[in-house]
Amino acid sequence: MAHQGAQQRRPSIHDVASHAGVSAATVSKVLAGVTTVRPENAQRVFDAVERLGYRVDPLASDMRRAKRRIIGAIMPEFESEFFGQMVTELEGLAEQRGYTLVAASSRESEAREKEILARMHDWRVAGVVLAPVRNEHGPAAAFMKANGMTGVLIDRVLSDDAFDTVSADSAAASAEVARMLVGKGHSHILVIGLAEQAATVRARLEGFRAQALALNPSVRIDVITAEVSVEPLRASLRDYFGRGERPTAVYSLLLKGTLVALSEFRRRGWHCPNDISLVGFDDAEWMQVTWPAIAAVVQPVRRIASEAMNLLFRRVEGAAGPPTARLEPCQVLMRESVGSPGSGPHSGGGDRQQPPLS
Amino acid sequence: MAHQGAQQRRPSIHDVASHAGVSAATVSKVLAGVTTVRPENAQRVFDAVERLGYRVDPLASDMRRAKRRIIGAIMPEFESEFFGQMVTELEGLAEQRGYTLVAASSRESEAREKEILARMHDWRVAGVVLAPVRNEHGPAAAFMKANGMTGVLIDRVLSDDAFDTVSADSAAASAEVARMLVGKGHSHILVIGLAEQAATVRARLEGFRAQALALNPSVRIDVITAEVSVEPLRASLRDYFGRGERPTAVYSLLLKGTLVALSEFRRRGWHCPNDISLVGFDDAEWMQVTWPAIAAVVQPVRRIASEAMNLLFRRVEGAAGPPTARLEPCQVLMRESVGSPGSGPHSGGGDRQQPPLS
DNA sequence: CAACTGCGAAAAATCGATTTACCGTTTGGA
DNA sequence: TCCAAACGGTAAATCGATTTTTCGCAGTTG
Repeated sequence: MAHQGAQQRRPSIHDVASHAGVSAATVSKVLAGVTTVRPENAQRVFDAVERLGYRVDPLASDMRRAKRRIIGAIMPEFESEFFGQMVTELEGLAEQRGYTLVAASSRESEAREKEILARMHDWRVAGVVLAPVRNEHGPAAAFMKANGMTGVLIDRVLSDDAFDTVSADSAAASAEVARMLVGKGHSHILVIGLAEQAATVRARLEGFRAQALALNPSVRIDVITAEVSVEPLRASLRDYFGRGERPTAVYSLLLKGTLVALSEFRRRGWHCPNDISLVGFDDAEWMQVTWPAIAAVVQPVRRIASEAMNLLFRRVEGAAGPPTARLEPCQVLMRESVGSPGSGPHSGGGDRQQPPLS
Repeated sequence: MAHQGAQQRRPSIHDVASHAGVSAATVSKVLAGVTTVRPENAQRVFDAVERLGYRVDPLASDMRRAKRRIIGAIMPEFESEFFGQMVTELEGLAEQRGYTLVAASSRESEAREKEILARMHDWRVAGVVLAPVRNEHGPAAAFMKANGMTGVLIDRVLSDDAFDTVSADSAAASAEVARMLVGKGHSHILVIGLAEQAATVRARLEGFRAQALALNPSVRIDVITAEVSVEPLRASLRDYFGRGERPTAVYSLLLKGTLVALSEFRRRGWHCPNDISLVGFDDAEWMQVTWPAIAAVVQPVRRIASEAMNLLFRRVEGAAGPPTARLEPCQVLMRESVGSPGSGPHSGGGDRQQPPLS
């Protein structure tokens, strides 16, 4: 803190008015760009603004309007690259339109999600971008509906009867993963996920299963899911492998699952892709620098963010009409963690792929 | 958007007042817990609040006070685990005190940092937690000083003559890394970093160098830094290895450097820890599930956050006195990426460590 | 019986903007 | 010549709270 009290009160619009010798209303008009002000008066206002270093107080300016120039963003967490990028994008887009983004983390709790939403309602935000913890049918969306709030649902949603939704096309991406794995000859595949996020996880699972079975009706697909946290998932996975199950590939429906799978592999001394292949939903920066690089589904963060903001502002500006449900295409990055079953030396040395020196 | 217009105007304090048959001032007092209100009137106010579902408008409530119950947080980015966790922590701590946290990303730009700060000043935030892009001497801190803002500087800072600072004890942690590496017998170590973040990077470098030389005066320490982005760092590193330099260990002073080092290792087909050892500043979730697990310095995020908030609110409440500079201790996690030089099979197979099955 | 003391509550001022209503002057057309 | 519209601007209302001031009514005191 600057302990020498440079705390001079900030100049208000009235200070500018008296310095310029006009009324506050005139100052307001000049700054709003109204043209029915005499040029000399406008100039004096600009001079006074300059001299005093005046800046509009956005909160005071918002007091009168029903919707303030604030957009709320509620994410399940901030720690992952995906939501971090999402917040960064949303912030920039809101800013471009002269709005401030207020982001909050629901910390994967539906109760907290609703509380945050209530607080944002108190703030009279113009709109909310909600990435629900679970899906579009949670208490938060119900609250928004009940209070006539404007909002867009993203990520863990499919479609809704009240709000526009934007999410990655999980089903299509999963189908592509299925094509890759089955195409490489995998016929026993384990899929892992967390079931709470019903909306997307189910889409991913079904998209994968349908495509895999279409390509090879005799493919065996095992599924392990846990309800809330990853630890039960880890336990189930450990138990599954402990029973002697040996799928040739694992498809993780979410980032945390990919981490769990990797740590279980290393616990057992299995190596990708020789002992088992791995593909995960959600990409991360580290996945391309590890040994092996991890194949992943990349979500179109920027497109989801910009599409969500477009839809949101359309509604903020009063657009009516039935809600739309958007699915943005993903990119599947094939990397070294995927191989053909039984092609590499099994559980032994010499497993490294040595890329040529440039 | 709920297209059936459930947009009923929210009840104001006057609605509550008229429903309760008292004045708005009385309602305000009751809700503020003033005791000089007749119990029966207080009860009628509570009833009206309940019936109408009234909640205070925090913005209107803040209008009269000079400092609003808002805390600003400015981070260089949101994409990394470190800053993601930091924002999550800060948000919770602000909330506990009845404040709203407004977070913004400077996107590693000092110009943007200052703009955001100006906007937060417009908002009349009570205080700011600033994680500067570079160090405590940037334009943002100067702006805060010039405008008498209350704030705390964190992370990439050492100490300041105007603001309290809180950061990880980079020097001590680096010294411990030096003890580990030199203790394992490494005598040619490469340190990589980005020089722009002068404050912490220099502390880390000097802490490391001093300790390493104290333990082994003949140790060779090479340093590669780049100015702004990681790509020049990657180029320099590539060039360095290309010249035939073969340190036995690399210490990266920041997370992005760790990624660059890893990707260069894999480009050349080198393997940790047999071909080269690696330690990085900043831990990440994935580092313990890769092969090998990456040794890292863990920053005490929670402690930094809570200490910063404590100091900040002390100043917000008017505490005077000279600024304090806090250093919070780090934890160094030794993992498989660090070995003794020349102990493993060099550049060959069989490099995996197989942990026993439980 | 007038003046004084308290108490509880209402009225009014305040915060910093925007917006509406209104008021003189010009200017224009009929 | 006279009324009306256009112009340029100001005072006041407004937004939703908090805080200060005032007020009315009891009950005491001199």
